[in-house]
Amino acid sequence: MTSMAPEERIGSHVKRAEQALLAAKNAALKPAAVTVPQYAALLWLAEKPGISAAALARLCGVTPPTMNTVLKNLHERGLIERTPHEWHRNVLETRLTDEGRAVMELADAGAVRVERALAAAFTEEERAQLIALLGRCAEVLDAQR
Amino acid sequence: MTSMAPEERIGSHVKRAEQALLAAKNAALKPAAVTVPQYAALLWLAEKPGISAAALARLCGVTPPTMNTVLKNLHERGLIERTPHEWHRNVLETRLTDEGRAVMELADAGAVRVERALAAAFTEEERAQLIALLGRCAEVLDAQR
DNA sequence: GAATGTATGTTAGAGCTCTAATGGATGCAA
DNA sequence: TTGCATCCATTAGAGCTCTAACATACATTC
Repeated sequence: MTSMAPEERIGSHVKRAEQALLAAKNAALKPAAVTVPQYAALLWLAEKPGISAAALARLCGVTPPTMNTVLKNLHERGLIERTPHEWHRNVLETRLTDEGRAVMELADAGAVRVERALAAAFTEEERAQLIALLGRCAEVLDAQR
Repeated sequence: MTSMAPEERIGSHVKRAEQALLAAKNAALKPAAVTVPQYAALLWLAEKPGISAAALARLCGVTPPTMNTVLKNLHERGLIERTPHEWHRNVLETRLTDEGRAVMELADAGAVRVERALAAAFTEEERAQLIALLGRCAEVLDAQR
């Protein structure tokens, strides 16, 4: 006896969309040679220079150790710099380097292209509906936990 | 100049819903001590005993090396067994063990509970709408690539 | 001043994920 | 029979992700 068919599970469809999104963004980010999480971090760093890694992790929706991994790779590539905070000695301020900004802008062009193509597939009403329904998903699922 | 606000990006909302889904399922799967990908593999294995790893990978929407990793962990826990195919000597037939079936059923109970709670947050019409909109997302994004 | 609380950063370990490359086996066609 | 195409399996390497644990620094409170 099958408990619940995959096509009936809303989660299956969410996962599929997310997978397609990740694949499309990854392809679009290829010219900039960054991953999706790296791009997300670079984008927030451009908007909030000097932010702490923990705060950046919250913005990106990942845990601090995860962000640590991402930042480590960005640092090794010279796209960011990390300097100790003036009086909060335990805090590292993270900033884009010039090259980091350039890479971010290249990556952003690709990412926005994907988002625009995605948005173009919906009417304004449908887009609002989709966002509202997805929001309710997240809300219900977070409450479940 | 900001290229596109995060809240305007449909992708942001898809990602958020997927993250919440993953977290909720992970919590629901804790009693069975399996991960979401492991559960997905077990569920398909129950329905298609003796399936090859590559075919299972396709069903689960991952690559063969990824499925290899998942199966390796399941095998080490004794939840599956892999035997050479009768004449296709290069093919390994994968099946649930008795313990694997028991774990799958325990995991399934948790997963279905999450799916039911999720479905309960929507009317039948909304559910159909959400699935249709997500389907269009996947379609457009796959075409992008 | 000392204890508590909160926030940050980091390491360790397990697991998933991909691309790329390699090796083996089968089946079909020239 | 030989060669080609196809499928399966696996390894290597890079990267993301989480939980758990620990260390540090600052702030508040007693």
